[in-house]
Amino acid sequence: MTAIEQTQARPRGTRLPRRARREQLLGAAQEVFVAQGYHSAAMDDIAERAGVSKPVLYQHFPGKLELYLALLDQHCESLLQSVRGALASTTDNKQRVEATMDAYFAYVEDEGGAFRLVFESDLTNEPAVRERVDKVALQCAEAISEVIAEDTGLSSDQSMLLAVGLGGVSQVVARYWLASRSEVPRETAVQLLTSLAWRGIAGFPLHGAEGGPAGQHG
Amino acid sequence: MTAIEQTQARPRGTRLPRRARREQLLGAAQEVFVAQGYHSAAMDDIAERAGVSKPVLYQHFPGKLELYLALLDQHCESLLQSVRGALASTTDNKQRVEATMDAYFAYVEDEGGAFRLVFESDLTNEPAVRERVDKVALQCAEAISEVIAEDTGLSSDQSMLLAVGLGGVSQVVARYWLASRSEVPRETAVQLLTSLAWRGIAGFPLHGAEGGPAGQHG
DNA sequence: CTGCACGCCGATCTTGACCTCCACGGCTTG
DNA sequence: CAAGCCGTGGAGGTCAAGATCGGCGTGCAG
Repeated sequence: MTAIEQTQARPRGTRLPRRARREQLLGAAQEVFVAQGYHSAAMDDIAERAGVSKPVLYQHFPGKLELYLALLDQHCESLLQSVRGALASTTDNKQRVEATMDAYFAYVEDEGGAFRLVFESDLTNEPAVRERVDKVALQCAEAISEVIAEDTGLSSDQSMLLAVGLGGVSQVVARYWLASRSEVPRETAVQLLTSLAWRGIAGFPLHGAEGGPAGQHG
Repeated sequence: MTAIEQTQARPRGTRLPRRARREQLLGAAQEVFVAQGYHSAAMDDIAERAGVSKPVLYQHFPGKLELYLALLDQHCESLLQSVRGALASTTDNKQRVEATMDAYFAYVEDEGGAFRLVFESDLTNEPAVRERVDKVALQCAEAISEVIAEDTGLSSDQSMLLAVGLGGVSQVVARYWLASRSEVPRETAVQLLTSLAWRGIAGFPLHGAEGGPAGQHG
């Protein structure tokens, strides 16, 4: 109840430049969508939260869906950038794993809980939403998969499976960690998961058939 | 359009015993909820799919939410049984991993795609739904966590993190595998993931688990 | 054969949420 | 100083979907 007022501070009479108003509306919409989900969120709520009336909302966005999509696109892009940045931050593969894990944790911990729009959307039946959510997951997995394929020589199908798995672990555990308010600090959790994932992924030898003794390289 | 008629075969004039009618309604509701999600699914659709009129639906269930919850409970229980069964099916930990992975794959491959109700519900804002979904994930993770804690001696917090991770991998990859219609057969995918997970998890041995080469204490 | 009970159907009501129309006030120009 | 303009605000229309009431047909007891 304290951080909200940054988007509500104005006493409902202020005139704002168009760009700023739009940003403020996006902020208000994000708060409401995150707190209530798409369906329970009413345009009235968003307008009220922003301290404006409904018509101004419709002067900036054609409808509820487009407003939601604008936010979704924004945070999908953000996640993708984080993951790609983490993968590019080093050439050491173990550090890559750690950086990527940490990117997910940071993303989930990010202000406003916007990750819920991407990971816990309640509008996945809408094709436009489904497409974006699937696409960002796929793109993240592809980015990870490239590294895996390059390093292990697995087929693209197989390395994609592993990449989806690594992305999935990060996402699921980061959410669990956030929700459970676990005693274990973020860095420890990341380290733990990195150990798990790195030992797992480093176990795949360069040329293919699983089951062989661990031939790991760095 | 072919497998549907099993619940729609009757030409909308048949009288059914109460119990059978209820089961049939549950089947129809599952099909519609899976195909369209909770919000897009209309009671009209469910009634039509079942070949009855809306009032009979309300004679069997108090409302849309309760109907949904009945299905959700059913499939949550099913998942939990599968996972527990997999963990209890052997005492060899690697086979446990494999059996658990396979349980998730079998679950998502199950008829009717009912896993979507548990893993992709669009009603998580409803507390009753959220509670059930969270609870089943937690119970699965706890079941896995017990084995991990017993075998590695990690703290319960930490083994829970790993257990959530393993459950998360299984769930996410199984869904991806199903959605992507990957060329790689189910058994291969399970093997691949099992390798990943087992190498990862076997890297945490405290009590000299079988096959664990490096035993580090700390 | 006939009256009764029971479960099912068509048609309807209401609620709630998305999306626009009439009055008001501050800024600009002559 | 005055008049107009443009954006803001409250009140309302529409529609979809959840939830419900008067007929109907069937099977049984007497």
